[in-house]
Amino acid sequence: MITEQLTSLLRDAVAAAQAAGDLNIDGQAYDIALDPPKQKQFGDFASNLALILQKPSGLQGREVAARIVKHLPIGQGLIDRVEVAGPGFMNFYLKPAWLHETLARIEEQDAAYGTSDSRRGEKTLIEFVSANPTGPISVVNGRAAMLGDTLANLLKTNGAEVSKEFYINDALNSTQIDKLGESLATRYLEQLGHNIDFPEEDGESKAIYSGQTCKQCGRYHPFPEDGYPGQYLADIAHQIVLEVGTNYEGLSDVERNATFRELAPSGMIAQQQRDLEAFGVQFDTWFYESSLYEAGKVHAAIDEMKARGYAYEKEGALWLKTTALSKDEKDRVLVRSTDKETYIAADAAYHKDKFDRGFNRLINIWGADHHGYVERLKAGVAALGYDSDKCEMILTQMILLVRNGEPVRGGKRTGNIIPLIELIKEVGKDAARFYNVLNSYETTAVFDLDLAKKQSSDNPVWYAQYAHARCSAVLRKSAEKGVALVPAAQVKRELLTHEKELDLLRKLADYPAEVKAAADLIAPHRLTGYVREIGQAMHQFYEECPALREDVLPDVRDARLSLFNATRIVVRNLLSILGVTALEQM
RNA sequence: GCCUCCGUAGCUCAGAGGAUAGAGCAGUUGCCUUCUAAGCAACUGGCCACAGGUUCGAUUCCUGUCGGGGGCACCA
Repeated sequence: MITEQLTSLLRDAVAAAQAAGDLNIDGQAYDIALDPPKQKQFGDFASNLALILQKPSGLQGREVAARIVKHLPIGQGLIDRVEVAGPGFMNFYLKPAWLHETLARIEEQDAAYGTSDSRRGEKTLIEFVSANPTGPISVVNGRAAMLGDTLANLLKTNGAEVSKEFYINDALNSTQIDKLGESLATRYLEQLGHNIDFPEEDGESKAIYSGQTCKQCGRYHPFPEDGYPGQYLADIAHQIVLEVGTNYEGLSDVERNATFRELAPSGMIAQQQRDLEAFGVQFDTWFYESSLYEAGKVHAAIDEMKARGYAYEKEGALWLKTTALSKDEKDRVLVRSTDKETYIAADAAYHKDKFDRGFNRLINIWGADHHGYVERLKAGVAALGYDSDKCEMILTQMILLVRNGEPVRGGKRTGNIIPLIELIKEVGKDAARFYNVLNSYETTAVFDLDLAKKQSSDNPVWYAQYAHARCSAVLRKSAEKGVALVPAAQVKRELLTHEKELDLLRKLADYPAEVKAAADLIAPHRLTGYVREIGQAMHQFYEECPALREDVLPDVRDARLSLFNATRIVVRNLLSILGVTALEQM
């Protein structure tokens, strides 16, 4: 990459300056930063190296810069000129040839343009969403789903081996599953035409029943108090009716509830799976918590913690010394006085299992409400002898849902959640995905449902897709006119001298660095901003540099078409990381 | 009380310790007989919450204050 070449030239220049006695930095170690400056008047790349070396050299920044510049190979090869500016920035102006080379490289590498092997050897497991099997995937889960999926793509693009995993809490506290089963059983009866008595809330979270019996069978079917009243269970019940008809209608309430307690979680999981696929997210593994218990791994983990001296008995329970192993503020219960293990035991065993499967980097994406749990899990991992630094927790901040300017209150138990699938149906997969990665996960975002549903140009995903479609349109038009696309390697690239052409080329040249930065900083949202910048540069180029007009010389035309093609490739590659469709036409 | 994230334009948000703090939306105004106007151009809009500190340099890092979100279980 270009920055690597410049970095090495700079390093050589510093060494040469020292050897020549121009610069004495006293053996000080230094990093070389090279960035495209915000203002293009400051050149193609700028370095603050001289400012950093002020202190060790005892010289003013501008003086340091001048002495380094003296030893740079200016005029030969890459560098056209270097200007010392401000307090001592070195601004590099490169020969246009390097930009023109980029054009050929993009076309040659095609789908591989922007990939790197900087993360080769990493085996990463990203666990995300992991919603309890008691409700549908919600809009709030969507943010984690998008972050995890895009991050996986980014890491893969940089050469890592990545696996995506969904952890199913199917060994939940049994009353939750009981309620789920009862709720589903009642919905089943409702599907068969029975009258259900749904309680009303009186504002003090007290359920009030009307007591009406069923007109069909004369029995009384109350919807369970603290059940799951969401419409999604009715959908699953409908599905069950299609499969088994009235087979469960005649059972006693107790038998029926037991039957549906078995059916409910798998029905829920299947629905979650469908919704996530509609969102374009496919997991490599759906990992069942229960499988850990079945394989005896939870008990084995607890024994191991005991053997290592990190677990102790107190007040009839078994405690983990989380305070000794992490920054946790108090020790946590591992096994309750009732002999039932807590989730910490299961999760520690789960993460041991991840390591044992050969992964050397674990990333967990959780909602910010889990933040108090970070240190506990790290303690659990450490108590089993693993490096807890290899286990990273990413906490996505909440999304505040707003509808008609009013915050939408949610919660699985109320059934008032907004299912992700609803959003997908209304705005489409692409907009739903793009919206969810529009800003940093560290920010509590306001998600305006009305705006997201609006299919208009306010929607930023359209701008990105339009950029691709416009490039495609020009290329399509040229093909219709019988103009063949000349390979970029053969085109007269040096004819691309217009300011807008060079601006666009600079943007395209930044792409590999942007992809790497987005991966390194776990910041996929950078790509949504960056694709807008490419789009902007492309539209400006389009406005000012016609390719297919009669008065354009064939060589210029071919070079411009080549630039459209390169832009198309970069935008397509970027959208593919985001999992957003690159449209041929709007 | 403790932990954590946030506070940047009217609104939603970017800003990897650098030079004159940026986008989109909203508002005002131009540009389609011309490769897609889902576009482009111009204008308007800021004590980067506040106070200290570190630094050649702080919107960015540290401390504190104020304001907002989210957590602080033998629930997950």
